[in-house]
Order: sequence, then C-alpha cells, then structure tokens
Amino acid sequence: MTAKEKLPLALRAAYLALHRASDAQFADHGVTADQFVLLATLARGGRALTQRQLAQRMPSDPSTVRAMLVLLEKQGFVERERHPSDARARSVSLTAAGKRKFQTLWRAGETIRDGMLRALDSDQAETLVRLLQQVAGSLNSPLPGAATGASLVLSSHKEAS
Amino acid sequence: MTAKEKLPLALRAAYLALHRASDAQFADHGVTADQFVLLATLARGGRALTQRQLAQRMPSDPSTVRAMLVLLEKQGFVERERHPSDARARSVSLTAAGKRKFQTLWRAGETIRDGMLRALDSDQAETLVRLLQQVAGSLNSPLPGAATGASLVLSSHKEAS
DNA sequence: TATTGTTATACTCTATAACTATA
DNA sequence: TATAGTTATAGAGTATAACAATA
Repeated sequence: MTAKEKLPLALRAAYLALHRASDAQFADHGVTADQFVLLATLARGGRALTQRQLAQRMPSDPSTVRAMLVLLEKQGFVERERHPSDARARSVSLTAAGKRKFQTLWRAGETIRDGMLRALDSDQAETLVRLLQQVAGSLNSPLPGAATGASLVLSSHKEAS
Repeated sequence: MTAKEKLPLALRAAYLALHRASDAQFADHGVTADQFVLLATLARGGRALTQRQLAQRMPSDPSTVRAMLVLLEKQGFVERERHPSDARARSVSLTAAGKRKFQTLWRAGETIRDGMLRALDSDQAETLVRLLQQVAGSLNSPLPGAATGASLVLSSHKEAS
C-alpha cells in the first residue's frame, strides 16, 4: 500500500475520530460538532456575515446552513437581521448568549485539541496543518483531468470582503 | 492562531473536500463515498467479515452499517450469509458484481487520489499519512483528562483475526 | 439577468434503546 | 451473562430544484 492509496482512508479515519470526539464533548452543551463550527465561523469573523458568506466559509451548502441556523436560532445563539444595504440578504450574527456559549464550547474543545496533539510535537503539528491545507487546496481547485482547461483561472479564488 | 488551534478546522476542511469530491465522482456509479469505503473495507479484507467487524473497521456503528448493507444488498453488491460457526452472526462479503463494481470505483477514485497528491511530493505524502495516523491514534485512545486512569490498558487495542 | 434566500422534498448517515436469538 | 444482529425511531447534515424578492 502506497501513501497515495492510504491517504484518503487515513484522512477519513482522523477526521471521524475528531468528529466523534467533538460530538461527544459538545453533546453535554446541546450542540453538535458542526454547529460548533458554524458558531466558530461567526465568532472568528467578528462581524455579521450573510448566509452565503457563512456557507462559503464553513464550507457548506446555503440550504444546509439555513437548516442549521434555524436550529441555532431556536436555541437563541444566533440572530438573522435584514442586511442594511442588500434587502435580499440576511445578516447573521451571534447573540450575546451565543458569544458566551461559544466561549464555553471553545474551552470544552481544549480537551479535544490536546488529544489531537498528544502524539505530535509542535513542529509536526505545524507541518500537518500545512500539508492538510495543501491537500484541501488542490482538491478544491478544479482541473481534475484535463477536461476543464477553461477553469484554470478559478484555481485561486479571492473572496471579496 | 497557533497550529493547535488551526488543526481541527484544517483537518475538517481537507476531509470535507475529499468527501465532496468523492461523492461527486461516485455519484455517476450510483454509490456514495461512504458506501465506497464499506466496499473497500470488504475488498481489502479479502474474506467475509461479520457486521460487527465491518463496523469496527469502517469505523462506524453496527446499526449504521446495517442500514448501508441493506442499501448495498438491494443493488446486489454485497451478500449476508449465516456465519458458519456462530449462528448469531452474519457473514458479509462482496458478490461477483460487487467485486467488479469496486474495481470500477477504485479506478474512478484515481482522479481523486491524484488530486490530493497534486500539491505534495512523495515524502510529504508519507509524512502526512503518518501524522494523520498519530492524530487518529491519540484521539481514539481514551484518557482525555486524567479522569479514567483505569482505562490505560485500553490505549492500544489489538484486534483478533 | 443574476443573485440571495426560502421552501419543499428526499436521501444518507448517525445513533440509542428495546428486543430476539444465540454463545 | 454477554454478544450479534434487528427493529423502531429520531435527528442532523446534505443537496437539488422551483420559487419570490431584489440587485
């Protein structure tokens, strides 16, 4: 088995271990691992995002994000207001309760982050992050075969603020 | 942002990119990425597995695996026979059609594996696999805080054949 | 015309708990 | 008593397509 053949399953196994550990850890707090990611995306940005921006950054699908937002809105962690300059859009942000919740969740996640690093030194952790970003980057940029030559310009997409 | 803080999201982003690319690639063949993993697990073993063994190796839950097997059985890719020596157990294996299907899928997956490696040289690919295995290993072994000292013996579990 | 979001819909994966049959 | 699998049930995420409102 070459590294090429092992890589997909190794990536999957590591992610599933992370996802299950996170779900278990966050279950006590009434949120899922994916909902945590959504809250973290809002918290990290610091400002309100449209649902589309949120979907891009998760990354996820607009209709998936909407379903998640409805759940989080019921719990009072996010609010969706009319966008000031674009009446089509919704401006999504954390409520005060949502900010507090995120801080609690972030602390709860410390256990998981420590667990991931237990078998790595800090150089290895940095290397791993870098390699994962490289893999994600090349998977997300098209040109799978040579079929879509016209999409070369899309291989790095800047995101307007 | 330290590597420790970035690692979970980097792992998630890389896996989701892989998962989506795989689902897109395999959709033409009528299976999901996770069903591919199940078929690959059976193919890799070479021999029949019980549903429990299959669940452990995926890794997944026995009842999840059952639901997937029902779907794959309808498509004629797997069969579940009575286990020869344990009447409680089912012996799951690929049908002839399932083996052919897996070969087709494996070839279709080549595009994805190449996509993952496009930004890595072969040393980096091996390093990445190793680091992912280390992370998965420490996430899967207990002792999250210091609460479960008695579970130290479980930190490496051998699997009987 | 293109874009933002909503709605309806459907499917897969996930997982728990109660259960039957067997070891 | 413990284990393998089934069943019922529920929920979460995923995604497509048709649609309304707005840019």
